[in-house]
Amino acid sequence: MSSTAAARTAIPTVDAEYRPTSSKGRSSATFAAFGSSPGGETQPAGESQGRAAGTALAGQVLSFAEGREIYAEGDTVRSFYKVMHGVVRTCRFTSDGRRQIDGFHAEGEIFGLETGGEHRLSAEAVTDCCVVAYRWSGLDAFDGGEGATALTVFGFAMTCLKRSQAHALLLGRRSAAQKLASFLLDWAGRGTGECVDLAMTRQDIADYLGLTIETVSRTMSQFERDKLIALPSSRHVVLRNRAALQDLVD
Amino acid sequence: MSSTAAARTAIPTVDAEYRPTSSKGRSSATFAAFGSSPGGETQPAGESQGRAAGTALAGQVLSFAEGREIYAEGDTVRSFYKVMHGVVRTCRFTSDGRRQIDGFHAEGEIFGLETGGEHRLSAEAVTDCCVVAYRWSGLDAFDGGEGATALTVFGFAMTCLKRSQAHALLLGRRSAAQKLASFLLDWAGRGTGECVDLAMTRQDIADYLGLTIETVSRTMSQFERDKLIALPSSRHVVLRNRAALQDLVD
DNA sequence: CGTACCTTTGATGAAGTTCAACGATGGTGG
DNA sequence: CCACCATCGTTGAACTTCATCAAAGGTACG
Repeated sequence: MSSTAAARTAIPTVDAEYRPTSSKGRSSATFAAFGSSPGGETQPAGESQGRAAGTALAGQVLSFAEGREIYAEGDTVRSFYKVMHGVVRTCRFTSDGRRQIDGFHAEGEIFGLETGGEHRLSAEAVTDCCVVAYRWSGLDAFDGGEGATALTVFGFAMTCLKRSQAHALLLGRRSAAQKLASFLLDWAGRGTGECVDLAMTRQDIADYLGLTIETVSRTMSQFERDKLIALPSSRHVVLRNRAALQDLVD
Repeated sequence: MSSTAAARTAIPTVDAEYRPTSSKGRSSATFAAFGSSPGGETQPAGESQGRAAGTALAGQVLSFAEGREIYAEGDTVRSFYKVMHGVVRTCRFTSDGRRQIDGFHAEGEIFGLETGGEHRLSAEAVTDCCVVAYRWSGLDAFDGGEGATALTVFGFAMTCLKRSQAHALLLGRRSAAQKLASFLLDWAGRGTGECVDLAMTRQDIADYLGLTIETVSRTMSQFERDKLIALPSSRHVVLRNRAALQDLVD
């Protein structure tokens, strides 16, 4: 982004192989505390994540200059990352050129934790920074019989995370029409065909999308006038022009 | 919420002990697919989560009538849940009485997956519904030596999820001043003392908070006029009245 | 048939965006 | 060293969108 930064470091630099204390003893202790009482983890995020250093996780240290891309939207997910120092942002770009930042990540924080093949966000260095990349392929974390349940629960967490991130991106600087279109398409996706049965009230929808009940109602009526949807009853929506709704969202 | 619903079922009903096929064979297969390529999970969320039924997870089936509370904000986290049928919402209430809905959860979806002792959200039945509660205390998922790394990575995911949910709640229907106050307090928390060194540009902040660069700048100036902060330089913020900023947020 | 809640619609106002211009800062090159 | 340039940040004025206030249909249920 800045020519200054480019002059300092052109390409991510591999600084070192990062393999901290791989003592099983400490790992077990960590495990026990976490596993027996998942509710017991009350320390701040930074410290919690800092515990990674106490496990068998090994990673590669990389440096990035300010403004450099760490990975791009659409890249294959090979690693997740921890910030050693500096600040990283994860973001997405909308078709109208706007940028939505999912989060800033400071020292000790994890980012890029995604499943599903491709990164749905890109990551960039806000300042010159140093990160550790932990490769998924090197992880034998979920091997062994007992790992199956852990894996399942981990999958749940990742799905919840994906949904939450999508929701946050939806709420940031999008019009009422975009929010509602996105909401309808989402629920159309859960059901079958073009009919959407809304289980919730307008108030629920409003509170979910960060709008008022009046705006939801007005926007819904506008969609109907524009022949994007039909409204046989207030809770029953028929998508008449899914493509147009999709265009609103992208 | 509706007296109708209350008449049908007053109190969550324990329907059954839910223990599906606990065949290790199928569990292992699930594990292998997931563990060897975390990026390989491309099926829709519903199906992915549906696989829970193939693991050793056991849970208790509960029924709730429309409008009933499944758990409240502040309750001790003892379980996480899967929707069998119906729709559930997870939400928070702000001090001014507004409600922010974190998400709707339909059949097959997981909710209430939290760590940290207390639920930060409450969960309510949008429709009459049926959920399975999986108790953390019964989980031996993270036992065994190999589980330590899994546990660590799981902890990362939960921390990311917590942050993402907080971000989504911040973006829904809050004023520019509230968003910015929350942002500054967050960064003040990461550093020490009352001085916040912002690593990012106004544009970055705007894209994170769902505002424009002009609004961020104007709000920052207003804070300075109101003696909430001092601005020795544009990237250097000194919190002069942390309590007042905190009041804005709550 | 009446009550309560949900939904829709209209009128008005405030908050934030957009467009535009100007000031500050830092790095570059003469 | 200073002038120049690019980027970042601030401020002002007009405009848009959405929230707020108010009131009137609809629907379900007792």
